[in-house]
Amino acid sequence: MKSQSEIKQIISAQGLKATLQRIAVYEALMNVPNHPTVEMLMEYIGEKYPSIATGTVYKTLENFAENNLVKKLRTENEAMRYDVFLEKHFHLIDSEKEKLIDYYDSELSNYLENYFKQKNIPNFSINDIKIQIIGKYLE
Amino acid sequence: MKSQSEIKQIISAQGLKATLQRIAVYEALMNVPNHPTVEMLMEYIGEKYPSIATGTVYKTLENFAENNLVKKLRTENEAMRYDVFLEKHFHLIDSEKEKLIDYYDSELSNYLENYFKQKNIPNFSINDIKIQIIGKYLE
DNA sequence: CTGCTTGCAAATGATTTGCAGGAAA
DNA sequence: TTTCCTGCAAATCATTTGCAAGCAG
Repeated sequence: MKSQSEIKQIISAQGLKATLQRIAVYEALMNVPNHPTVEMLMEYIGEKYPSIATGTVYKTLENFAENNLVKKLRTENEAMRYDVFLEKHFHLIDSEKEKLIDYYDSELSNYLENYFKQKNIPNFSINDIKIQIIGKYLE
Repeated sequence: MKSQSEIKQIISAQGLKATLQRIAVYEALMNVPNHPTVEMLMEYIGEKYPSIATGTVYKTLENFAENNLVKKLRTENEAMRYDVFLEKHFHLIDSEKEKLIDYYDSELSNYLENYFKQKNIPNFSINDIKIQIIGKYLE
């Protein structure tokens, strides 16, 4: 994980003020597993910093997303989730069990990268490819 | 497109009662372009059937989704969207311009199908693969 | 200092729910 | 007839907003 001062740097590097609240949100993002929702983050943050407001956490996360510190992701039925681990990966989703699991597959990542390097989609320039593999998580 | 009686059959085939409301929703799904939201569907439906309630449309769409008559999809910032065209395809998304464009690519579909036929993901059985290609729509 | 941030509480907007009455099969 | 479906209106829940006060740079 990252130290407090590393987090400060990460935030400052984006031209954002490294406030207590932002550091707390970043910490929570790293420590709450499984692509937390705002609710999950608030639970974690509330233990250490009970005075940080929910609205602030929403604003902070929007802010982080705009500055590429987190990725937002959402499934069909749930609230928005946030992912602070930016290494390329995909997601396995079981809606029934409400599971959302990271799926790292560099072979597939590389294939797709090459595929779209060659195959040009008219009138569209690609920033990112999100893959959600929908199915059943077997106990 | 499909006739009224074809729609009736499609709905009945899932064991659902072919009510006026459901037919109207299915019609709207076929005729409102670009993966409509409930709001867009209501606009279309309201012209012909002003008495159909919004709640009914929500329930109908949930119902259709459970019975594989539509797919639900949602992007980061928007309301739920519904897709009644079930042929395999992916989506190009430009969040800034709020564009969501169908992307048909059978080469990619086939590759992925074979890829996951061989590559077994432990503890997970795949039903569907959703790909969202995020980027900028030019022009 | 000064402008970016925060806390708070109210507002919004999409979606869900409960229930009494209605209509397909 | 009987079960499934609908309309309505209220409720819920995630998220956004406005604004006065606070704090990082």
